[in-house]
Amino acid sequence: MNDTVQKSTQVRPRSGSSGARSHPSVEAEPRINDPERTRAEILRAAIDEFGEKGLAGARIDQIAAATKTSKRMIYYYFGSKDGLYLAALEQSYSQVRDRERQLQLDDMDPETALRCLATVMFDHHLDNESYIRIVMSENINRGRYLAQSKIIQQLNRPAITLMRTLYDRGVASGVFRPGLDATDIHASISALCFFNVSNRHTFGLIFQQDLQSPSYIANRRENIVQMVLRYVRVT
Amino acid sequence: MNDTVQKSTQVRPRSGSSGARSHPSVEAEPRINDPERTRAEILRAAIDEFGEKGLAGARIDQIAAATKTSKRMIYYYFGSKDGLYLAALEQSYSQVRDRERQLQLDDMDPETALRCLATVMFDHHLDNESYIRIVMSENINRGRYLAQSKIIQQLNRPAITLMRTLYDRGVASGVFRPGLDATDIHASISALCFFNVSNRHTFGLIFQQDLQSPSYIANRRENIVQMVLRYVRVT
DNA sequence: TGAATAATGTACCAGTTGGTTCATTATTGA
DNA sequence: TCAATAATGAACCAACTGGTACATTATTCA
Repeated sequence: MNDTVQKSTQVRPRSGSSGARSHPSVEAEPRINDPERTRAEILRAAIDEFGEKGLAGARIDQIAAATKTSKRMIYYYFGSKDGLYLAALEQSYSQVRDRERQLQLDDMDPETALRCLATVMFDHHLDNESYIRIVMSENINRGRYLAQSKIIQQLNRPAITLMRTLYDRGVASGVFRPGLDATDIHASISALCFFNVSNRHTFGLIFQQDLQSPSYIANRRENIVQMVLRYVRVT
Repeated sequence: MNDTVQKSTQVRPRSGSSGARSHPSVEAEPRINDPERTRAEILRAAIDEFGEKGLAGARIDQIAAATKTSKRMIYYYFGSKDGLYLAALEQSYSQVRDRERQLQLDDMDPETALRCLATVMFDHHLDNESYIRIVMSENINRGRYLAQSKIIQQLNRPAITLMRTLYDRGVASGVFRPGLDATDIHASISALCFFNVSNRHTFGLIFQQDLQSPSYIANRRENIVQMVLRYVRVT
């Protein structure tokens, strides 16, 4: 039936270095099944595309084109555009929280620790624009998809625990004023750091500043740290 | 009630080529041209739809359906989906700044004025979700459309002027510490107020709070005010 | 080894949607 | 008054896009 069949490839390419699969232009190498890698690659491309365009603007064909596999595989592994979007969303949160968990604040005195935490969160947001963008996009969706996630609360609880421990230590040692709420402090830091990236385009345009210049960033970071410290300090 | 009958519609020979569509000769009420109203109505519907779904997710047909006119009119007045989007964007900013300009802060002492300003901005953001959403959407677009606006800087300059005047007064009277930047203070207030609405869905979901409950709102508002005041105050 | 199953590629389709074409009616100004 | 122009409506279309049918190859395991 099909005489354009391409077989008899006895050329056995090693699967040694980084196995970059080339497209079967003339003579096809034997296919190597690697479901883990395929899945991961799709997810990575999806985070980029959804972050770039949002759920509605993202194109499945585009995501497929950014991988070495095909659109077919996206539906094979994730079922639908929505399914892929939710997976990308969870993966985004997961990555960010992973890095956050590596902080070791318990050795520092509370004020230093808080300064450190705020600084890290600031830089963290700067370095994870695609996370920021996909979260924005999910808020455009009114959290419809995140609400379907079973793991999202688990994923984020440590962030609050961290803050509460730190804050309590500060209160105990008399440098932080009592009566504040850890989640609230976390919200404030998040807001300041998130906005700095999420709204950089409109804000920069309106007030004619380059929010990406090193000097602006350094300034803004220190101002945010000050704002947080002054908020919790006694006096 | 309808005596302005349509005059006898005689058969019109389709001029020239084929495929001429003719109107049914049923009697209709005479059309009333009202370009201003049509334009305004389209714009209002567009802000809703773009705010709800973002640029990519919004549907021209949907916008048309939400008006008394037709899709044809959208293209007649705004040329394209993009054109309509930009118009909606400008209109959104315009409405918000209009309301902001009505503040009279010069009569208050600086600290009271700043407290008042932050409070108003907080409530303001709460009350203008569709503005928030369309700004979010525009940041997803990386400010591509806002950059085409000629009027947007003019529109927003007063916000900074207001802040600078207020801050300078505070410094002069010794209650605010010197060396701060008015735009930066404005950025912080914006960030805190914006995030509170823009990210309410994801944040609420993750930390299992209802960011829309009156008690949360009252608390959050006061915390933000405190944060701002403590940031600028001397000591 | 050799079915059974998992993984993958190709071509295609049907519904949606931004945008247009053709035609008509209201309004205006000289 | 009456042509010129502005405003409007309805049907239509071509391209795009999420999703599939069908076919094929790799992998696993009894």
